[in-house]
Amino acid sequence: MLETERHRIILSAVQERPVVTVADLCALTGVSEATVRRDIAQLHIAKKLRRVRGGAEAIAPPQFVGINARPFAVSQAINIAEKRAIAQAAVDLCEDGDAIIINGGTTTFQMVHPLTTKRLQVFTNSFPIAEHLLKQSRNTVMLPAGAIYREQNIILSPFDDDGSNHFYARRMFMGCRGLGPLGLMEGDPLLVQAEQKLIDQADDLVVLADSSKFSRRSSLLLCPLTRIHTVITDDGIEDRAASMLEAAEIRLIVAEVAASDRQKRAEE
Amino acid sequence: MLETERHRIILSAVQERPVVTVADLCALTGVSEATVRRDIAQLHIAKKLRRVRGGAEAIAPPQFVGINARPFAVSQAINIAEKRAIAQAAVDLCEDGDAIIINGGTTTFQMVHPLTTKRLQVFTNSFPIAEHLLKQSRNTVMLPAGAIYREQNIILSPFDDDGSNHFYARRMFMGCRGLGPLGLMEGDPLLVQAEQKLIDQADDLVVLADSSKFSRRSSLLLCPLTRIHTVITDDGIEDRAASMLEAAEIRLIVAEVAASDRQKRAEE
DNA sequence: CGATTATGATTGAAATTGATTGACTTTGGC
DNA sequence: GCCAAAGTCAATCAATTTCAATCATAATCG
Repeated sequence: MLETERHRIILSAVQERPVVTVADLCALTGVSEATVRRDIAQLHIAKKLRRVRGGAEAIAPPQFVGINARPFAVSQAINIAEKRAIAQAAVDLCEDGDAIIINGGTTTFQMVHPLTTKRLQVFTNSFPIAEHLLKQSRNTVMLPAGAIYREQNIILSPFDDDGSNHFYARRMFMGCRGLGPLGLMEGDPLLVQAEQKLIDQADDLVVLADSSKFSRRSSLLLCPLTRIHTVITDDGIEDRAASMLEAAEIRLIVAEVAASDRQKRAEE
Repeated sequence: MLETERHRIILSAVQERPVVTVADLCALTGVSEATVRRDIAQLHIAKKLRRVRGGAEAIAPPQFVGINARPFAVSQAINIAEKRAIAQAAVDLCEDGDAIIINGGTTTFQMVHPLTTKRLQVFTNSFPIAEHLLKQSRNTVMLPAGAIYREQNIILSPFDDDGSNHFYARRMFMGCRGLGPLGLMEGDPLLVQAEQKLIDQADDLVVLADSSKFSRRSSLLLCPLTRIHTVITDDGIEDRAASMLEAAEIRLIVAEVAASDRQKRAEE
């Protein structure tokens, strides 16, 4: 990992939320605390961020859309370490030049940090993801037409023909509300609409689902398991859930949660 | 392998991704590290890329969007008082509930401030306008499909059928590069494309043009004067320009520049 | 053919990184 | 308010990586 890459990731993380801890940045960059501290000190001198005890904060208050919005913020906080590890594993699947689709959601949003060091074509219906990638990375960003829904933070057109169907990608990344034998469940009808629009624009459907998602159910079935190509989850997944995916011939990727974060989680 | 050949490969690699390591470039070019380093040093001096420890990166770091972006920022500063007054007059034409289209540009961007207190349906191809309205107002925000162009800060689809044609509005607001007898002139081909897409989606075309625009010309003609319904300008407009608009039966609104700002302008 | 230039290898210098240590700060309980 | 515990930080050092300088060889040019 080059120094400039780390700096990009750190700045990206600092923009996302009011403060980031040194441990957060270690997990995000994969380097030691000492290096993160040195980087923060450098960026502080360069006035790219403000150094505070325990971590760093953005130099300017202007925040991204939705991160401060209530519904986004609360689910943002839970299982953050797992989501980060899963998102990292998702980005690891991509190579520079790839065209991908990222569906809106708090898990998929975590992909923006590792994405800052990539150069992809990203099609997303998530306004915060688009905004972040636009400001913090050199990726090409493409959007569907539609109205921006504030609560869900997604762009959704009321029309079937909204131009998004011109964009095809190798992979589509999406989160979900729950993942069971019936298939992929979603909680919000609006999200179902948005996801169904995109789901046929990609060859492989990659689902990002932390291990808690396997025990959650919902009333809205988005698609059957057979449509899913890959599931990325954390190492808290139970054997039963793994067997279910295996039976459906779904590729399973288990992301390792960073040790520092794991400890933190165990203590809580 | 010729030197110029290597340089081409190196530059291309740097453009493709945010950073490349020396090892990457060795593999790509098949030459030794020493040569790659020498090449990077050369290109660094020639300002074709930036040399960083471990490799090289593109010379222009991720361009930031919005009012801080360079190309945006410079034109943002000039005639700011006039632009504000014009934008205010433009927003005064709107009533809560109206559906309007706002084309991207620095003059039209000034509309976001008076718009914060309104409740309109705003369709815009400008990412900064959408972002601002989303964060600072309760207006409904709608976007066309397409890629986000960083320099122009607009969203533009490469396809004719991009879903934006589902949105119709009473008025479309746009800026311009120049306004002459031939019609409305624009400076950037990309802007022409974006504007031509929208121009037929509204009944009335309202052009925001500060008085300096009447003496500017450009090579790209966007539409004839007859298509324009209203022009909003500042009180620096000359009689000759006003007569031209009158002859074309265009409604002319002259926005009063606030006294305090006028003074500021005089001082400069 | 000689001279100039480009290339690759070698080597020592310099910078970066991660771990360790001890000092300092904050937090929570009493 | 005081103390202990945990957390945070700066300084240091060793290991690694990266860089620059040098030199020998190969290629190019006049």
